[in-house]
Amino acid sequence: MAITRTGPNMNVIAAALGVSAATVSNALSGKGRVSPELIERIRAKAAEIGYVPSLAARALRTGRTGVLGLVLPDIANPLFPQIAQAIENAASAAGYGVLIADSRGDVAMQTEAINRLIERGVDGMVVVPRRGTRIADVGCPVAVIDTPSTPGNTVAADHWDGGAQMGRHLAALGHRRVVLIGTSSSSNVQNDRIGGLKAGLGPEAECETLWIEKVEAVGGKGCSLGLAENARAGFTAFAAVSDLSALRALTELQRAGIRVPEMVSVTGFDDLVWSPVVTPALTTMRMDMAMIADLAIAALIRVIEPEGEAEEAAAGKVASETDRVPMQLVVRQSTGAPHSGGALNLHAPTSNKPTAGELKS
Amino acid sequence: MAITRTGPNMNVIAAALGVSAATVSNALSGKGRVSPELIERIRAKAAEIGYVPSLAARALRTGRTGVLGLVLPDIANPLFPQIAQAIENAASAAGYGVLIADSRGDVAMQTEAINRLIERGVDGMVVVPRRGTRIADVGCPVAVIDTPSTPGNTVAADHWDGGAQMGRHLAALGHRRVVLIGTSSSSNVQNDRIGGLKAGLGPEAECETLWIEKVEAVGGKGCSLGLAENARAGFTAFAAVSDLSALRALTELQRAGIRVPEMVSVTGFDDLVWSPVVTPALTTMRMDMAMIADLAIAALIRVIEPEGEAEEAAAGKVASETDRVPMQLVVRQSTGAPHSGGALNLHAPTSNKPTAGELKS
DNA sequence: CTGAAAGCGCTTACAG
DNA sequence: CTGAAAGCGCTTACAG
Repeated sequence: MAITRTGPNMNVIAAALGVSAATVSNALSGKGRVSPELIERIRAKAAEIGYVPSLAARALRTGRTGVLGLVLPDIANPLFPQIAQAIENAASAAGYGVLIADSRGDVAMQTEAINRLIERGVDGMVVVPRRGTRIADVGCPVAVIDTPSTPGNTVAADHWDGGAQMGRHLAALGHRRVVLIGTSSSSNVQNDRIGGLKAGLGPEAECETLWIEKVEAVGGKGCSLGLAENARAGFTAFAAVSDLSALRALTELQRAGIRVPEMVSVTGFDDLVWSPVVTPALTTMRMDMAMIADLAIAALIRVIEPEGEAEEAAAGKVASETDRVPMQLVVRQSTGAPHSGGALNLHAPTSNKPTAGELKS
Repeated sequence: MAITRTGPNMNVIAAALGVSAATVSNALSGKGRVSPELIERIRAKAAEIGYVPSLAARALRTGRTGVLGLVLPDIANPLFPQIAQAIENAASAAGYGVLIADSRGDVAMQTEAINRLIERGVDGMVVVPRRGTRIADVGCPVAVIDTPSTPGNTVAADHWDGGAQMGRHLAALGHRRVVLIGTSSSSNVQNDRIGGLKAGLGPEAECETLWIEKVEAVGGKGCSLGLAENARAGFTAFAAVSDLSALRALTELQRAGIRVPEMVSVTGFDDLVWSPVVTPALTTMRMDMAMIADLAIAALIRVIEPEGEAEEAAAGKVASETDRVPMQLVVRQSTGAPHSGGALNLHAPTSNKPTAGELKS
């Protein structure tokens, strides 16, 4: 039985022009030594008949599929869109497709997902590992995006420095007593951000770290974080280590009648889609996902595509040292000087507009 | 030059056992007529040497890649994680991989993305079309997820009915004057939701529809929506057609000192991750993404995998009639009876806890 | 500059 | 129940 292909193959071009398939291949790939006029004629014919190369055949022949895998700890993570978009972009710019795999937050499924990708013959993969996971040797190039403090990492935002920038921003506004809010104390990323925050706030600042998972272990999921009490006790800023937590803090405070930023400041991390949309808009730290993705893909390609050097040596290892991509402070309305506007000043948050100079780094 | 494969191929199994490659293939695929004992020995040997079939070779031979494409209007869309996760799940349960493609909100890029997927030889694709786009015949099976009122749609949540459910919920609480909030008046999905909302609220309700894009065209991006004025004018509920808009409404109202739900109610759509996390938690409508994904994938597979019937007739068309998947009302703290708690009742929102009976379908 | 030939790893009629 | 053979569409040394 003849397998029906959707389009014509190389042979019809070759036949139509009275040349060999090898020449067509060489002409189309550009690397062959074919006369310019012939290349032109072949190109034209290919375009004319709507030739589309068979990636499957090429893959079988070359051993490379032109597909990269993206494995994520949990697709439901709100940060996922940014990552996926950046990776998809960088990959397709480099001529690669992206196959997604979801770990659903489970370590066993992460391994399974990685295996599925390997069976599908990906040329390499970028993995955002689940907390605490070490990616074993999988026999194909892997780029890990986590945090520079994770061993085996390839590229990541400099979370610690991001925390430090935010800490300095708050310190400069005059905040000395701040509540640091994270969700999980076992997260490297979150710990790095909190470490940076403390450093940026300086030794004279009084910091209290609140892990939501611990509060909820006692109070139940979705319970009050007791932030209003903190505010009344004199804390003037709430620095969350993710926008999600910042949003929770912001709405909890607002609901308790505490005005942001007039009475207390709130900051987040990651600049999720809705961060500029809430009132007051959230001051946050943004990762340069495009750059992170570019570096990850570049690292992968460096080992996938042989350049004449000894690429075998690096197989499975994609970079020896982690690239740290700086984060960018985005100052919006949710931060101001402590008690700047007063509790009753309802309609004049004008003093908190970000100035051009504040949007730095 | 010999192409180095990572693992052993069929021939090494065949050689080790003194049988032919054809028999190995038949044994492993299960469809062949091979003796049970031989099948067992072949299976065992395959496992022993860690045989992994070459999908590229299989694809070349059968003309099917076992990969589906997922094309989205914009990966940055906050709903994307839900969709991607559901599709990835349904697809991998059916033995398919998922290749992602991002349109970045652009019609031209949507076409380009679709073409890239076709070049990669996907067996079919599910597309969430950009507003107003009709997916042309692409020569491969396509399942469209949009809204039942979109021509050519395959499967979708019943957005209109979702709106109606929400409208009835608000009407039952006693709301008669409600502001309907959407972002874009050219969105089929949003218009369906708004239509349902109006129907559910009933003819005696006074509705005012506010399109954010129009307000921003005048006031600038991120400007005030003037919701506090609406509240003071006597509107008691704000029904947004997405959680993102609901969040904007909620925080704008809170910031203006208007208490939710004591003074006004706010509702959203889609049940995004942060919806249960804000204070007060958002009442919203949830789509059954798992079911939508299952139906989309099933429709695709029905035409991809021939079952002996005339499948040619359906090529390119995946379903004749749209499957409507019901939405589910999720009642949380952001809705209550109009002015139930009074403006000054700060710490007793207990009357607004959802009861079991309210969480209906 | 161009072509003939081999082969990537699989599956599928077909013959035995 | 099992095997020999052909072929999916491409690329790559190699020879001319």
